[in-house]
Amino acid sequence: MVGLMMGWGAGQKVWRKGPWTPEEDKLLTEYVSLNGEGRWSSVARTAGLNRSGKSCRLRWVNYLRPGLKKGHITPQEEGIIIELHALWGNKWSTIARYLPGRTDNEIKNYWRTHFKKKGKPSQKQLEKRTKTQLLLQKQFQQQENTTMINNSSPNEELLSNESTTESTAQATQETGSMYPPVVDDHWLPVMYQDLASWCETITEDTPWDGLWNHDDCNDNGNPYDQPNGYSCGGNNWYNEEYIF
DNA sequence: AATCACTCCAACCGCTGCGTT
DNA sequence: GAACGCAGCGGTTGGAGTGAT
Repeated sequence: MVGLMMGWGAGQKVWRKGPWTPEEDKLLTEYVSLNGEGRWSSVARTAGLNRSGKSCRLRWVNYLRPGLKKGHITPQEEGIIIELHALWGNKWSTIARYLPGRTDNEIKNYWRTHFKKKGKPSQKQLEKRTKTQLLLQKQFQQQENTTMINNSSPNEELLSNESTTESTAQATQETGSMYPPVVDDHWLPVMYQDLASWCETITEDTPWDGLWNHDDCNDNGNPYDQPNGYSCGGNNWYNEEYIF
């Protein structure tokens, strides 16, 4: 599969396309370990790769980069994705910063597969969705009552943010139901209950390492050495402040 | 066993933003 | 300020794998 690729200083050169071979991966890895990330357009010239800089960058970022997590998205990660998507919409790279080891591409793929359902849902799906919507509405009403008593509404604060309102509306449109999206409903009501307060604590500029440290859990998700204020879930340390 | 539907994943494409000249 | 090139981002596509019918 070879085609004409323009851009990134490519000129009329015909770049190789399609799946990467182990040899190409090795060349790219060696190049980056020697020269560091960046200057992708020069990779083709200096690394002996017949690939566009764009392709090289993508391969490195999404597959070869050290520290990438392989395997399924954990429920915790899923929760984070939903929360952050409600905040920022399809800003996958921004969301990815809060999921160490996960790439924007991975998150984007996951979202599309699980939450952006196409076409009409089946009768079963509709029934399940209705049930969960009722549950969520109930929880929402309960929270409204509580916040009215406290005379301050985190939800109002949250919704007063223009981008949040927009992205939530967008997400609602995409999923075809109220937000957060209804998939497996066992944990969503709990999360939704805490959405406002949790979202208040983070911003787009909040560094992910403020949320958790991902290097201190073993393969079973058990702690090597639990830091103060952190709990272990899946393969991550979670700052207890942010656990739903 | 065959077919279909769905999920997962890698990769490409086009667009945008930013820095440099 | 305009033009250009590079880097990054988000949308989309297509193939492989898998489970259900």
